[in-house]
Amino acid sequence: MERIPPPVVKRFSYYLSCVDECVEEGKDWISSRDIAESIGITTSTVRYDISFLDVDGTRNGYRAVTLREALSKALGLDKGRKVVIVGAGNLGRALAQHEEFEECGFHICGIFDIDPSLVGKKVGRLKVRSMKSISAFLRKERPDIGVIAVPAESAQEAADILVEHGIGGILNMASTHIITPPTVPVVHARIVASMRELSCAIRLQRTEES
Amino acid sequence: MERIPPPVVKRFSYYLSCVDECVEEGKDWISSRDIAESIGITTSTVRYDISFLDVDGTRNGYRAVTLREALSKALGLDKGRKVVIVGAGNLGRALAQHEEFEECGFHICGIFDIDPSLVGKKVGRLKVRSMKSISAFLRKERPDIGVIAVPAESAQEAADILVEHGIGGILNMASTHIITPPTVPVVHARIVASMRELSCAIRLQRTEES
DNA sequence: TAGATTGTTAATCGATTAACAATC
DNA sequence: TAGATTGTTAATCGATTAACAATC
Repeated sequence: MERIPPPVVKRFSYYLSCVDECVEEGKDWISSRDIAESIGITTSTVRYDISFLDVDGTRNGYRAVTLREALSKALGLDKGRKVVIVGAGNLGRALAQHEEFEECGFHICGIFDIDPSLVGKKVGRLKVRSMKSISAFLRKERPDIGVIAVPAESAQEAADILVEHGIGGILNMASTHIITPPTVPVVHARIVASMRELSCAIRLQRTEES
Repeated sequence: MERIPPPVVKRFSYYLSCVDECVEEGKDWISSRDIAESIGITTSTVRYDISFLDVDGTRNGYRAVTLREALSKALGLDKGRKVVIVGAGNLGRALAQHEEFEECGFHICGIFDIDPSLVGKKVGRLKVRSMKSISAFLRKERPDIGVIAVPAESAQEAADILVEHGIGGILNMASTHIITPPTVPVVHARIVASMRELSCAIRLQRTEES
């Protein structure tokens, strides 16, 4: 399959959510216009993006289930993904219980923490495990994705352990930058950065108003 | 102040984290190279970005405290930001207790939920308030940013209430797209989308390997 | 001074979009 | 058929970067 430009991959994810909704509503067909309007982009962009998929449109638009399947496959979601969470603090526990993950095919298979007082605690259907046991766990379970939800100062260390045991990719919820070999993709969630972006936009908005 | 391109604003946030660290370490000077290496971009980009600020570099680079102040001001963080959280589920409660927010100047002033069984519960130093009281609260406290941490199906409704009471901007943690007037900026956190991006990157990586 | 770093711009690169022929 | 929508490409737009003179 052809290399897909990063911005297209990002949008695929939004398209998938949009198409999912349409399928649930029982719509058989979905047009570039439907998608474009629901995410606020142009129909050109939608058609350009979909041209990366092996999908044929008709005068009615695209067949919803076909498009959903193609998007899902392009995103590597056709066989489900196993996820492990490192860090059982507030954020780690919240993510472990985030129902949307399961709904979207991300199966959380374990949550770990270094703090002995958290080990053994129930988090949803899981129990917090000790970091001492993570190596054996990773070797056995071979999760695809590791979510880092530890304090900034331990984030790189957590990433190193995951990489060492062949993790496929990392979602970094910590605010620090982490480094991995080029074969291990990382996505930085950057919640604080999002808040700062907002703050900047608000500032500009308010200086414009006055 | 000149309009700053969105990708530059994003990077400003990373620069600020990086410069913050340097200041804490007691470094007086920081060069475009220091910043570039720590986030993995080119020195050209860093210098181009900094040219949007009112900061002068020297042969030693930039004075760390000056740069920090300029970045902070550009991001509208110079006077702190009041934040309200809508939704006291797992994610909302985790965010309310996320210490990093306070450290970065985001002051959480209230958390709300519609579920009576959650109202009154302690979340860190706050108590969950009823959605019935949010209007009065917003009128009185006038927070800058609203964080939406409710289920997807209620996200738009929550946004509407915030907008109606003059919120400055919205961080949407729900997975659905929300619509606001052009004067109210929204940043979508899109955690599921991040996981899907990773999934796609992993798929490409693995097809390359084999 | 010599050396390091900035500030700036032209060139490059990549993403988005308008436009319209092709299609069903 | 007539009408709606796709698929495609050339044009546009915007972001990144290399290069180097200016600076301290």
